[in-house]
Amino acid sequence: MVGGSARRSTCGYPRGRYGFRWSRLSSEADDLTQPRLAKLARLRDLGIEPYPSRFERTHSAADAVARFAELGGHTLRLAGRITSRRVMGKASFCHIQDGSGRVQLYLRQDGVGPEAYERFRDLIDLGDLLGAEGKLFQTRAGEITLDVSRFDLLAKALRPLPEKWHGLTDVEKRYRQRYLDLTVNEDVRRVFRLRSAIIGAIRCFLDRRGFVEVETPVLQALYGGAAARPFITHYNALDRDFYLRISLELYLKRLIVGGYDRVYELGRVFRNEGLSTEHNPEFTLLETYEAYADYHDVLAMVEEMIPWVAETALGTTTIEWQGRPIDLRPPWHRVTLRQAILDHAGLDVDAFPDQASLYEQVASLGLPIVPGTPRGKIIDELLSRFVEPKLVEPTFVLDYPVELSPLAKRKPERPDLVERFEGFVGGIEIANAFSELNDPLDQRQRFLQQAQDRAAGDEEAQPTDEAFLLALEHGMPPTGGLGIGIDRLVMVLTNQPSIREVILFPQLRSRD
RNA sequence: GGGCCGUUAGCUCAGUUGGCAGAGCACCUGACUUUUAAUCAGGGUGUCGCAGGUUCGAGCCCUGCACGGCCUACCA
Repeated sequence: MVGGSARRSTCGYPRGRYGFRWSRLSSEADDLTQPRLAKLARLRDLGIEPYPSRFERTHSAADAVARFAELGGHTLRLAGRITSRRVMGKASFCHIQDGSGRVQLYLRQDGVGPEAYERFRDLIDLGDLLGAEGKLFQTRAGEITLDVSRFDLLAKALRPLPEKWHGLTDVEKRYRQRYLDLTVNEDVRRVFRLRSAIIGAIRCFLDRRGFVEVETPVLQALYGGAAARPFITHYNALDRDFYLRISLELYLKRLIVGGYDRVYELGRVFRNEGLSTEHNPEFTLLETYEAYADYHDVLAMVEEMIPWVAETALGTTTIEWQGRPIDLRPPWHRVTLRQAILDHAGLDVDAFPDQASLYEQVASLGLPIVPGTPRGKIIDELLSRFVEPKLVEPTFVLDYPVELSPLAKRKPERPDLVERFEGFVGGIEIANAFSELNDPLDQRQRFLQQAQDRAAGDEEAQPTDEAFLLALEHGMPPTGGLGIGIDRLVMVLTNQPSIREVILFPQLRSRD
C-alpha cells in the first residue's frame, strides 16, 4: 500500500506503521474504512498532513453562489465536506457543503496539475473535508461552480456518508448520530437553525422591553416551582444530595424582591418523568418576571411576543401546523377554564364545588378517574382530555383552581381561583403565567397544603422552601410571571410533531 | 406498566411454503476533460439485533431479552 519512497511524512510518523490505527477506531473497522485508512497512509507518505490546522476561506458556499454576478471570474477560497463526487477521467466534479449550503467544484488535470489531480481522484473520498481555491464560473448546465486551481485536504473521513438519494431515515440512528442527520438532511438543519433564530428573537424581544437576562442555580439543595419529580445527584464536597432544578421560578422571584423590575432566564430544567413525543427529561424553559404587573399584562405581552418572534424568525405570522394554517396575530381567543370545560365537556365545574360531587359527576360521564383524585386534578384532567386538543387556534385559558397553582395569587372575588392563564397553539400548551403570589403568609399556607398533598401520596407536590418564604417576607412587589416551554414552542412554530425533532440530542436509552 | 409494529451489506430496502443471503446507492478495478441520482464494463463486501428452542435444515416458526417507533396508561 505504501510506495518505495524513503521520504518521511511531515508529521513525523514513521512509515509503515499505520495498521496499528485499526485498533483505535471507535468500533470494528470494516471493508469500507480499510481503504480509507490506506489512503490516509498514502497521503502521509506523500508528505500531506490529512488533518491540518486551518484553511483561510474567503467566502461561504451560499455566498459564492448568491453573489455570482459580482464574484464571477474572481478567485475564491471555499471549504466544506464533499457530499457528491463525479470522476470523469481527467476531469471531476464534486459538491462541497459548508454551514451555509453547497457549491460545485470542477477539477481538471490541466487546472490543478497531474499530480494533484491524481491525488484527488485516488485519495480523496466522499465525506472528506476539502478546501479549494479557484475562479468562479458557470457550467454549460448553468450551475455556478469553482474552477479549482489548488485544493487542500482539511480532514480525512474514515467512514462513508449515508446514501445520497434516500439519505438517513432510521430514526434511532438519526438521533444517536445527529451529525450524520445534519449532514445529509437539509430539513433537519433548517429546523435547528430556526430553533436558534426563535430563541434569538425571544431574547431580542425581552431585551428591548428592558428585561435583564440572569442565571440562577441548576444544582439546588431544594427544588420547587413546578409539580414534578426531580433528578437527585450527590455533591461529594458537602456529602449531601442535591437536586437538578425543575423550574426557574423561586430564584427569579428572589431577584424581583432584590429590586430587579424585569428579569428572565432561558435555561435547562430537568424533570424525572417519562419520555414521549411531547416530553424530554431535560428541556429549555423561559421564565420572565415583571414587577408591578399582573397576569393581564403578561397575557398582552405573550400575545405580542409570539407573533413578533414568528415574524422575526420565520418571516411570517401564519404558521402551518399538521396541515392547517394558524394565524398567530392578536387578538387570541380568551376563555375561562370553567367556560372551556363547559364548551367541550358539557360540564359546569362550578356546579360541583366539592371533590365528591365533581368526582361523581365525572365518573358518571364515563371518564376513568381514580377515586380520591383531588378536585383540582379532576379539573386538570378535564382540561387535558376535552379542551386542550381543541385549542388549535391561539387561545388563552384563564382562571385556574387554587389547588393546582400553589405559587399564584388568588382572584379577589373568587379565592378558590387564581389569576392564571395558559396559552395554547395547535393543541399544545406553550405558555403558563400568573399574577405571582407575594403574600408570604398565604404562600406559607400553600406550602403547608402541598406538604399535606405529599403526605397523601402526591409525589409531585412541592417541598416548603423556607429561604424563598424569607425572601417574600421582605416584600415582593406585585409581579406578573410567565413560563414558556421553548421546545414545544419550537415544535409549533416549525411544524414538528415530536419534541425529539427540535432537540439535537434527545434522551434515548443508553446502548452499552 | 400494557398492546401493536420494527431491527437483513456503510445507507435505503426486498427476501416466496422452512431449502445456496438479494437489489439500488456507496465501495473496489478499468474507461472517460462541462458532470450533476454522471455514464459504460466488471466485482457482493453480511455476527440476518442478542440468547435459547423446534427442525434433517431457521432470515423465516416458538420463548426470553435489548433497542427503536406508534398507540395506550401513568405523569404536568
